[in-house]
Amino acid sequence: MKYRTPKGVQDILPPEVSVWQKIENVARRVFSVYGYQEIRPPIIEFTELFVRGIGEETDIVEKEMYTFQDRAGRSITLRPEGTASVVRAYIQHHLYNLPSPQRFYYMGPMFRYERPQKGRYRQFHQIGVECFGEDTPRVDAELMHMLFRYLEAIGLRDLSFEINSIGCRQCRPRYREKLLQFLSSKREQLCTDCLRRYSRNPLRVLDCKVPECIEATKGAPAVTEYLCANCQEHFGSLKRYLEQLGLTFRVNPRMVRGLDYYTRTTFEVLSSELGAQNAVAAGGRYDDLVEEFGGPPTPAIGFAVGVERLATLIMERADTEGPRLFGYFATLGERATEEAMGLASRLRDRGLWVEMNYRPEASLKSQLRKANRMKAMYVFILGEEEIQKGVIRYKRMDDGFQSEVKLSDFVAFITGSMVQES
RNA sequence: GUGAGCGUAGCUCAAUGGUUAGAGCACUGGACUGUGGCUCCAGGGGUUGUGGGUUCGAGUCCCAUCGCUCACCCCA
Repeated sequence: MKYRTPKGVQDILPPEVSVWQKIENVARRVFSVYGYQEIRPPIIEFTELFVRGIGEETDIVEKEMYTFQDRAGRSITLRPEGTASVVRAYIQHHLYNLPSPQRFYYMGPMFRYERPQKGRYRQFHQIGVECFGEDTPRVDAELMHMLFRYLEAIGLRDLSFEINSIGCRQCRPRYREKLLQFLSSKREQLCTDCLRRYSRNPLRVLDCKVPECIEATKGAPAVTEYLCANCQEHFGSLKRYLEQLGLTFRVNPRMVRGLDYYTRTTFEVLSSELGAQNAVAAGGRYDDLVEEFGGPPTPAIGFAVGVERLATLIMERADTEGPRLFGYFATLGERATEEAMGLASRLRDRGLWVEMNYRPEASLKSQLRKANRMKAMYVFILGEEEIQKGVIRYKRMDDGFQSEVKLSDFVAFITGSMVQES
C-alpha cells in the first residue's frame, strides 16, 4: 500500500462518526444550559504560549509538541491542549469586561508527539470547558456536576470520580518541602524514575506504580493536610456541595496532574474499561494563569474530555445506528433508468434518502440483493413492462409485500401513506 | 525514548522446514430468462509486510528493516 496515515493519527469512518456526532451534540445541549458558549480558537499558536502556560518542565512541552518554524521564522506549535488558547483569547479580546462568570466550551483536535497505545493518539480530540471569574467552590461543584450529567446523558455509567486539592501559591511550596523531607530518608527504596522525579517534580513520586515506591511512600504526608486555611475551606466546601448534589466521589490525595497551571481543585473521571489510559475526563482550577498571561487577576476552572475514549466506551455498547435508506430504484433498461433519475430527484426534494441503479443492464436479482444489503425499506421496480403500463412497482422489504401505482401518482403516494407508516 | 507481542486473500484465521499456500465471511455469477434474505454449486481474487541469510528446499528458522498492537513514561 502506497499511502497510510502517519503513526498515531486515524480516519474516523462513518459508523463511528455518528457516535462522535452524538458526543458533540449532547455536549452542546448540556453545556449550553449551564451558560457555556462555544469558542473556536485556532489550532496553531505561538510556541511560547504553551511553554509558559503548560510549564517548561512538563513532558508535554519538553518532548511532545509538534513545533515548527513558519516562513517568517517564528516558532509555531500545533496545540497540545485547549486551555492556554482560551485563556489567551479571553485576555486578547478583553472578555473580562463582560459580566462574570464568562463560560466557554470548545471541541477539536489536539496534537502530542507520543508513542500511541490504547486510548492515546498523536492527534486526539477534546471537548473542553473553561469558566472564568469566580473562585467559589460552588462553581467547582457546579462544573463537576455538569460533567457528570453530560457523561450520564451520553449513556455512561460506572465511572469513578476522583478529586484532590493541590493547594495554591501559598501552601504548595510548603507541602513540597515536607514531602522532600520525607522522601529523602527513603531514597534507596525508590525506583530510578522516582529518583529523577525526586529532584524535578516530587509530587509525581506519589503517583508511581512500582511496588517498592508504593511501599516507600506509604506514610508520606498528604497534600490535603498541608493546605492553607483558605484552600482547606475551599476544599471542604467543595466536598460538601458535591455531596449535596448527590455526586459520589473519592478523595485521592495522590492524584497529580501533568500540567503546571493547576491550583486547588483537581479531578479526574476514570473508567475501568479503558486499559492503561483510563481517564475519560480531567480538569481543575487554575487561579493564577490569566494573570500570568498578562490579564487581570482572574480565577478560573475547566476540564477536558477525551472524545476517542468516550467513543470507545460507547462503541462497546453497540447500537450505533445511522439513518436508514428509505428507497432503492431498481431499473431494467435505458428508459426506466432515465425515468428513475427524475423520480429519485423528486423524492430527495421531499427529504427522503433514496438511491438508484445506474446500470441499465444489471439483473433485477442483483439489484434486489444490493438493496437488501443497503437495508432499504422499499424497492421501487421500474422496467419496460411498467413503463408500457405507466406504473411503477413498489416492494416493502420487511415482509416482501408488493403492489403497483400509476407513475403519475407515485411521488404523492410515496410521500403520503408510505412515509407515515415507516 | 524503553520493552514485549504480532504481520498469510477485502475481513477473521489455517498450513510438522517438503507438490500448485487453504477455509469461513464478503464479492460476482448460476440453480431460479424480471424479484432480496435461507440453501446448494461455481468463479474472481495472494510479491505470505520488505530486504538479506541458512538450506537440496523457507509462509515456517536466523538477521535487519518497516508497520500494527499493548505496556512503561506521561496523559484526554
